Amino acid sequence: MHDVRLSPTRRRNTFEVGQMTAEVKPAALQLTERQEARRRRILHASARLASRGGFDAVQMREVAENSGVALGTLYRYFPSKVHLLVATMQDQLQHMHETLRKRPPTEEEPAARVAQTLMRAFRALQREPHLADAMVRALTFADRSVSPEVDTVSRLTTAIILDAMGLDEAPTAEQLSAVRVIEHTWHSALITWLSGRASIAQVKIDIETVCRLIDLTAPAR
Amino acid sequence: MHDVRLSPTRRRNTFEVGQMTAEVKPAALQLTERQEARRRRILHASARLASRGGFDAVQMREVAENSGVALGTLYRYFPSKVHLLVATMQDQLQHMHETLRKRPPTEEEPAARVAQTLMRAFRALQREPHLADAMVRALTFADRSVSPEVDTVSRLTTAIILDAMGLDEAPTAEQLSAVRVIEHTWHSALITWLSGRASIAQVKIDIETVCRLIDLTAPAR
DNA sequence: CGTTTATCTAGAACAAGTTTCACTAACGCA
DNA sequence: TGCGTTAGTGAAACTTGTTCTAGATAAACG
Repeated sequence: MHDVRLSPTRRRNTFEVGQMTAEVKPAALQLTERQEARRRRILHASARLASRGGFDAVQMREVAENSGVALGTLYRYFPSKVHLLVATMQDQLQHMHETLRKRPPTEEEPAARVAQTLMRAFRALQREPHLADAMVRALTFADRSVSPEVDTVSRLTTAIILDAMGLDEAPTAEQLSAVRVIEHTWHSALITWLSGRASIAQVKIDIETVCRLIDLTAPAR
Repeated sequence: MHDVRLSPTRRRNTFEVGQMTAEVKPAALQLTERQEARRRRILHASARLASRGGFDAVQMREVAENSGVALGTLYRYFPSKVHLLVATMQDQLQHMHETLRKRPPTEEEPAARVAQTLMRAFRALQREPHLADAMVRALTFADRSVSPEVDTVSRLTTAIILDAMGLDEAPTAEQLSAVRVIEHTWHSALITWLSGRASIAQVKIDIETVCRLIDLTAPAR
């Protein structure tokens, strides 16, 4: 009777305040094996379609069909197309994080290390521009109903950057702000590249420029 | 026989390369008085609806109706909802630029001046959060077909920032990159605020953080 | 096991962006 | 001024995201 969703949030942009959803979401509410498999099939289909033709090519009916699941079921797992694509991004980011972890940046200085890491990530995205397009567009188009998921993506990105910095101690508030700014720049630069308004060279320069903030916010020693 | 649009571009995301649209677009191909009036009515209706309920509330049929124009005509003026909203943003930005020009920042240092200006702009947007939502979402969601228009918005923003800096001479390449990064941060921070993932205080800090790049890239004197 | 309840499926229905068409009004110009 | 061309109108059609419903399956649980 309850119509509880597998995925935690609702849709539609409203500007209500607060709401403080204090439910103690168990991170990934227990799924049966078949359900986990379904979820993976869906994400896989989503990524595959996205790789082909970007955001527009990820059509919910197609995703459902390609992953052998009814449309209603797809919506039970991911309550909107944006949710689906953001989840896809989460998935991809996790991979990337692992990959990057295996080959940590070679540079010495934190700023250079971060720039190097981001450019590496950037080159990875270049290999699947359509997929990148779909994910990033979904990410920035996401409204409040997707906040928790977008936040997860943001935390993952932050983790990647902090990893790259290779700090000895916990980051200061200032450094965290610098990291946020780097993240902003990263997303936005990606978008300008994806929409053909900036060259790769320009993205590189912007990344390097923003990474200078890291030196600037390094605690005095 | 020709079905030339009033607004210069087509829709739909394709990933064709280059294309270098070298057409010498006459900036705003001559419109008759009635046409100019229609255009204004449309933009006005768009902004009004956006102020009410953000991106979702701007429905093409409604815009058409509210501006006393047939749906097909609306599409002749603005080939998609995103085009319409980006044009709306252009319009609003122009106002803002003029307003800001009238009261230039009071701070001394370029970095502080820019931060002050952006926070002023930010407070203006706060007064119409729904409108801001609609415009910014459209802007970042825009695909290649909207590039020229998005570019115009970007140039306007750049102009505002450069104005705020109050330079004596032309900006260096380094400074331009810093400005681009500031712009990235500005958009992205706006989005995180609009989707409720960052507080106003946080946006302020991030803006101030990124503005430090201005000092960093100031030419040695 | 049998029953109860939550999930899944198939497919129709709905909403809003976009396109199309047949027609009329306005414009530009010889 | 008359006429060919472009722009605008109204309404229907089409597309794709989203919702809903009824019935079939699978899970949970006594």
